[in-house]
This record gives sequence, C-alpha cells and structure tokens, in this order.
Amino acid sequence: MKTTKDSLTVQMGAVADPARRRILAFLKEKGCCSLGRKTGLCACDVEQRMQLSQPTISHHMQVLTRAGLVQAEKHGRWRWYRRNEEALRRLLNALKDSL
Amino acid sequence: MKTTKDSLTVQMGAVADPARRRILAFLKEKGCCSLGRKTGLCACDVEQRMQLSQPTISHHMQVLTRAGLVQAEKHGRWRWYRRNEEALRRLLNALKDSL
DNA sequence: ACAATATATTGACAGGCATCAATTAATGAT
DNA sequence: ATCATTAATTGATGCCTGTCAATATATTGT
Repeated sequence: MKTTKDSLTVQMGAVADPARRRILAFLKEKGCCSLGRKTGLCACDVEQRMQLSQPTISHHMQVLTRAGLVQAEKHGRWRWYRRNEEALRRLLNALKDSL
Repeated sequence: MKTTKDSLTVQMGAVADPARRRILAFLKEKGCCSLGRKTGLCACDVEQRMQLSQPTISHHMQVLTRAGLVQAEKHGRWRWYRRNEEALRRLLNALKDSL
C-alpha cells in the first residue's frame, strides 16, 4: 500500500532537513559560476560551502528541485540553481493555513 | 558522532508529518472531554478522528509536545492537549527568516 | 581522439521514524 | 479491593532518508 505524498508534505520534508535549509540560504548569494547573473549557484558553488560530498549535494538539489522550491537550468557543463521565490512564498502561506 | 538537532529542525520535523499537521488542525476544535474549556482535546478525542492506533497517537503527541508546539495538561484520567499558538507563530516567523 | 571538469547515478550502509500489538501505569468508579 | 478507562511504554517491523565511494554521463578544451 503505497501512499502518495501530497505536495505540501513533500515540500515540508524538503525544508525539514537543515542541510537543505542552508542550501536555500546559500542560493541567495551570488555564485562564482553565475557571472552576470544576479542570483543562482551551480552545484560546485554549493559543494564548496557545505561540508558534504558531491553526490550528497546532487541528491539534495534533486529533492529541492522535485519539491519545486528551486529551479535548475542547464548551462553547458554546469547546472545553475536558483530559488523559486514564488513557490517558497506559497509554501509559507500554505503552512500558515495548515498550522 | 551525535549531532544534536537545533530546535527549529525539531519543530520542522514535527510539522513535516501529515498526521501531526492534522492533529494540530483538530486541536483547534472543541473536544468531547474539554467540557467548559474553549480549546484543547484529550488523546482519545484525537484518536477518534484519526485512523491510528492509540500508541501511535501517544507517540505523535509526545513529538509535538517535545517540540513545544502543543502543551499538555494532566486532568484526572485524561490529558488535555492544546496548541501553543505562541510557539506556532514563532515557528512560522523563524521559517520565514530561514527560507 | 583524448583529457579534464561538472554533475548524475548506483549501490551500500546506518540511523531515524511511523506504525502496531502487547503490556504497564495511573486514575476513577463501584 | 476490584474493575474499567485513559494514556504511556516497550519491543518489533518495515520503510524512508542522508551520506559516501565508485562509477557513469555529459560537456568543453586541446
């Protein structure tokens, strides 16, 4: 019996992990690969700041992306991640209603 | 190497579970055991509304209480639980800052 | 074609967690 | 005292998740 998780639960699960909250905070900064961009980091940027292995970072980025809280954009060799401010705002509102 | 969880993470973990979010919603209602009280339910109230066993409910109430999101008050044979609105508000604000 | 870089995938492992049945503890009623 | 009721605890089980090493894939540069 597989119970499919509703999207709020998925997002909450994503944000419940402290490593992923740190990543979301990092994504506010300007990354070394971002060049002209105002926001967004590549995975290597994140890896540099966190003390976690590359596969672990990749996994966290996937969780955040699947939850819709960050958006990924492939750019050559890199993959740029940026916060989905809209989704984050909606999450906060949903949580406000749900709590 | 045991990493102690910070309180925000504990609270987020508590609220990430859909069953516990439902419980928090139920706690807004008036329970059968509450008699003259405006808010608060006993565990049997919660059990009636959720399709979960009594030990499971007990466990969830413990998680919510440890996280400081609900407050328990022993009253004879029953234990009344009520939402800690202050803590819930603070959690939302902390999350707003953290996200 | 080959080497280097950035990221994803796979497989494994440990720890945590949600859940239940069975039991225990606490309290109230008769 | 005994019994009924409410809730906590214990022990077990299976699932989910965070983490890493090793490997694979994709892309760029030479």
